[in-house]
Amino acid sequence: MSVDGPRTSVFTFQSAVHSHHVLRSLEELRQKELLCDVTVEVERRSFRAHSSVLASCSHYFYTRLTNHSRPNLSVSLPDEVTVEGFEPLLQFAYTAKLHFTKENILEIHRCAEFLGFQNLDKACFEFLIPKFSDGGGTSKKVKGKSKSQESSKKSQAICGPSDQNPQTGEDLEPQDAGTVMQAASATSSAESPKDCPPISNGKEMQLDLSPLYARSSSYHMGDGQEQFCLQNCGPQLPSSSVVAGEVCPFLSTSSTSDDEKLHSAGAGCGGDILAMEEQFQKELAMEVRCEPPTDKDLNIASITDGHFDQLEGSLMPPTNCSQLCPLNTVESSGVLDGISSAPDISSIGADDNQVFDSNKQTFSELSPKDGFTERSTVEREVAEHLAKGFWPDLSSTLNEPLPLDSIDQSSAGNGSDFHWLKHLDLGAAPDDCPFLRDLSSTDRQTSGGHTQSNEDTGDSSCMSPINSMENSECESDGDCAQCGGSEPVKEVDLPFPVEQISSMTRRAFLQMLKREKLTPEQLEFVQDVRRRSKNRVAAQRCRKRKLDCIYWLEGDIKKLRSEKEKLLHDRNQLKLSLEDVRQNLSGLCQNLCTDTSPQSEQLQALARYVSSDCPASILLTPMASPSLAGPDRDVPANTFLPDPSPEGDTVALRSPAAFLQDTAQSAVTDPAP
DNA sequence: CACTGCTGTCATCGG
DNA sequence: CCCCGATGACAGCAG
Repeated sequence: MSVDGPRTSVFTFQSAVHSHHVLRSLEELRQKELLCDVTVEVERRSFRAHSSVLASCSHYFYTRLTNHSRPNLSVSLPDEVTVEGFEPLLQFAYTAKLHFTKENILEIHRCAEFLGFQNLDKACFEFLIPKFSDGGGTSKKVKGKSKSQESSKKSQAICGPSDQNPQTGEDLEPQDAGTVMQAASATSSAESPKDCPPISNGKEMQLDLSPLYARSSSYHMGDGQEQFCLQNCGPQLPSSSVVAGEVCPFLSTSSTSDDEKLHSAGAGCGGDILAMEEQFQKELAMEVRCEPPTDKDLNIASITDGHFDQLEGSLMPPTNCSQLCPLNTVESSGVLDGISSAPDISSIGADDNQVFDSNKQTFSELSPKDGFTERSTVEREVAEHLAKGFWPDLSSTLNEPLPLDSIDQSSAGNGSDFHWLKHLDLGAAPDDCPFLRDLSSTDRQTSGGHTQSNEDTGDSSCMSPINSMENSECESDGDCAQCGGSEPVKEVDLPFPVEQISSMTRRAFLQMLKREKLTPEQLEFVQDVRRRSKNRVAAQRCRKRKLDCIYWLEGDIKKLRSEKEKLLHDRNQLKLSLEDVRQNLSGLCQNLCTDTSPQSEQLQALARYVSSDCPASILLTPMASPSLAGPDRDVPANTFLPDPSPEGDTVALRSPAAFLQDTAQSAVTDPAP
């Protein structure tokens, strides 16, 4: 989807899920053996696959398959490749997920090397295999290092030979088939070995190098100089290395499978191998301790030299939004540089962990000018508009005043640039967005008392941000007409989000009313809100129907008009041909009149006929009329006249030629007196 | 400042 | 009788 922006700005929508869907469809096709054009034989086992997929993932297949154009070719792999090693690789080719165990990792590695599997970087194996073979890790080393040291060492660990792979004595021997590794990496995983991220806590390890989530769903603005990335919930830094692994929770919610959800949650990873390694050890350590990771644990591995390693969702404390949130990446810090200082956001997790502290640090490393404070208002508006396209509910909140009345003035400038994002956070259907939902809940839990409404009510744990939103809307605009008579809005605090009121079914609504002991005032407010909300939606539907109706009616009008024109054209054509026929008949008649006796009544009738307006193609005439077909008349065998009916008054269709011939014959054989 | 389009709300009707 | 959706009418707002 591209729309022309003002001036030279070009906006491009890039789907975050398209490539994922494509790959998933390919996998489905493979499972159904549809459109498979190659059979790979490994150790007498056959695997059907798509040559294009294989060729795109494997250098070996590329060279072998691109030299053959015939369909349904069969590729027999040499003995070096085993089923044990090939099958996970094939799976990887179609799912971007590599399932492996301690037992088969070596075999997979060997086969991957032989087949030249791209995206499965050597370094990943260099990292993984030692983990399985002799355990150990580098966390202790790494932890003690500064960021810059980490960076330099990391590059060595990544790019250097395997003997440099730092290992410590820490026993990291994973439990046999006891670890699940779910990791996400950026697109750059294909090119960069440092995007091999890592998390484990289950039986089988799954290394997810999906490039599918890698590409941000983004609006590229201004001939590529600036990007507005919805996946980052906001514009990206033009200068930032856009880590494609960042996935917008908005768009990734379309994923359905657990794997995908995990992926979505963890896709904000621009992993690096050290952080990966470190995290790996933490995972194992946590397993040993049989306790959930502390926020500190999570955080240390999360931010490493400009990259962010995302833990598997299952490991996260459910309310720890920061772990879910791709906005915590350094790459997206520019997006939040203004927000980070806003109490509602920055306070997330501030009570009990250091996640945001760390982020603040990284945020501060980016000056506002690196962000998009210089973004033109036009571009912002377009961005907002595009965002609204994805999240229509947003529209209702975009123009509302900020719900936060205590925004740090020092960051007000930046914050204003993200006002729409704040609305996203707090006003626009948080349930639609896992991140926002968590943000909201976390916000409620951790920043209680920061918002005015919370201060007023003292019910911070229950007060919905949407409530406060609504309140602020009215508070900031006391004579707001839309609030109309519902002044109680100011006073009513509800133990549930107002948004729920209109979205829930009636039964659930009643149950909730029953469950929550509401005051009459609250009850009235809630019912009023629900009624208005429903009516609002109904009005929108109604108007849309109207517009659709108008649209279809216009289409019908166009169609009917063209039909009318066609019919008029046909009519004109018929008129012209009728004229031709008349002229021909007239000529014939003239000839007959000169050659025979013109006194015949039949000829006069013919002349009248020719000059009449009767349709030329047909003629209704009484058959076997004594005047036209006398009993003594000799009708030629090839006459157009049908056999005379015995009844004598049959009406039949006769062509003008038949009529003419008949009349002429009659005139010759039976001259008029 | 008038006009227009959009949107929310209210009143009403019918299922 | 109540609820709900549809719809006309009206008002406010923004461009």
